Amino acid sequence: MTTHPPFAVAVDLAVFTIRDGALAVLLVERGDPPYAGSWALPGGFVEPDEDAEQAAWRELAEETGVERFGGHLEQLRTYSAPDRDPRMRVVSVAHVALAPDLPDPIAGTDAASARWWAVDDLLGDGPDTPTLAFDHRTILIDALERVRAKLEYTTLATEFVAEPFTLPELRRVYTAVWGTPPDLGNFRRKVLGTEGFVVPTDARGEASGSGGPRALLYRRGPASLIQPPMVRG
Amino acid sequence: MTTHPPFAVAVDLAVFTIRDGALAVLLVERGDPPYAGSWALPGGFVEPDEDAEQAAWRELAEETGVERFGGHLEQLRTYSAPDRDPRMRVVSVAHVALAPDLPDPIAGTDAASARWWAVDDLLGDGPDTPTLAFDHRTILIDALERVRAKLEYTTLATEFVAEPFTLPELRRVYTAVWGTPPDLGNFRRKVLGTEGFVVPTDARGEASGSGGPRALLYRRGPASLIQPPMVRG
DNA sequence: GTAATAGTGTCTTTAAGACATTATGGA
DNA sequence: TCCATAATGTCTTAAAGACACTATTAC
Repeated sequence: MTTHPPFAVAVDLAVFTIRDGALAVLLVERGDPPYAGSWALPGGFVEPDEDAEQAAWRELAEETGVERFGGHLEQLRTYSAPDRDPRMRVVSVAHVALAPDLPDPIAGTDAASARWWAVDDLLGDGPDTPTLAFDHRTILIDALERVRAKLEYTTLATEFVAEPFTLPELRRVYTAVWGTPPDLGNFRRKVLGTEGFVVPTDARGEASGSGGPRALLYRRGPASLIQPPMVRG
Repeated sequence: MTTHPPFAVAVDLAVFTIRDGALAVLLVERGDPPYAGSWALPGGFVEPDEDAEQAAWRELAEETGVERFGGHLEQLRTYSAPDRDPRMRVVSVAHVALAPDLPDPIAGTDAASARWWAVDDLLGDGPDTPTLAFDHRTILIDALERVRAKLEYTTLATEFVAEPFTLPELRRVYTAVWGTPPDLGNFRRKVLGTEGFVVPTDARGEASGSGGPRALLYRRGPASLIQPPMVRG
């Protein structure tokens, strides 16, 4: 006879943005055991009347304090090691979200505090590198690889910038996520040559701090795939 | 206060193989309600001491009757709509498996019977098209798209053939999965030009039924990615 | 002016598309 | 010998890589 032992089902979120030219992820500091004082990905339990994606959207609004979150959210994968939570059997459906630079987050009810962390400061192995709670380091690594891969063959990079945006801004997204700047001319050729990636406006942005021409402003186009893909340097 | 209502956690499997030159998937006929008499993806509940992947491997062995399953298995995504199972709240972590042509399956304990179905016979909309149980049609469509996409940028096609294999056999895998044959010469150039995709042996296979030269035999190489990808016709 | 950044142009190289051609073996 | 199929070769086209160059604005 088949058994179906009870599990708790949670969602965890890797919310990425670009801060100061670097890829950053939202973490919350845990107030209660286990891992009290450690940093963790925001998340929470799935309620009886919602699916995992709805739970992820709800947690995203709660943790970031943003009512109408404009960005992108997708399921990453499910983490189900029997001992991943020492309290009980918890299966977590992890999600990835992308957002343009958001205001500093308001701590949610569960979290002692919440802040953006530069991804590079989390994945090093120095003494200052914080240890993430549960299996969240693994989730973060998987989420990062998902975002890096998706910038190659989708137009998701535009979810990291607020409209309207300039091509240099968009290029800085790729630079931050991939760790190396795509060639300027080839990047422009690819973005402008991919129909529906961006649509031009006739306005120009502010000149950057140290002078130079004012870049043309664009909005997101209807295309979601880049074909053939943009390749990582 | 946070609640964590109990869920059942299951795995479902989309097991693909190539039968008679067509992509086929393993289905089981349900013996008990709900959906008694309908066809469903094989699957079962995750046990307290295993993670979802282990549960998937276990179910795969049980349902196919194959002890040492040689193929590939990976997580697809998690399906969690509150009403996806009318009996209770079940969250399913779906997996995709690829196998070389297997013997006809032995029915597992839960299934009245099990057989391979040509995918084309399941996804049409004719009167003979069976209705799949639960949300398994959605899972199957997602799984199929995963397999189609992965043949582009990974060497997974070799998981559909038994070693040693010929390049025409491998090409028939692409033909079956993509629905259209890749150009013969270009396909050979790509496979042989991708280091580590296949490694040659000095043996040749049987001549095909209607005569012709005997094709060289190959084994799987160490490479797992094809870069740049092979593109779908 | 100079420095910094936005934007354009071009030559080279890589790899795919679209074939034609040759080779092998059974009926 | 004829047919089917394995294998190779080649010309064309698409797109990326690697630059050099021009244009605009703050200081």
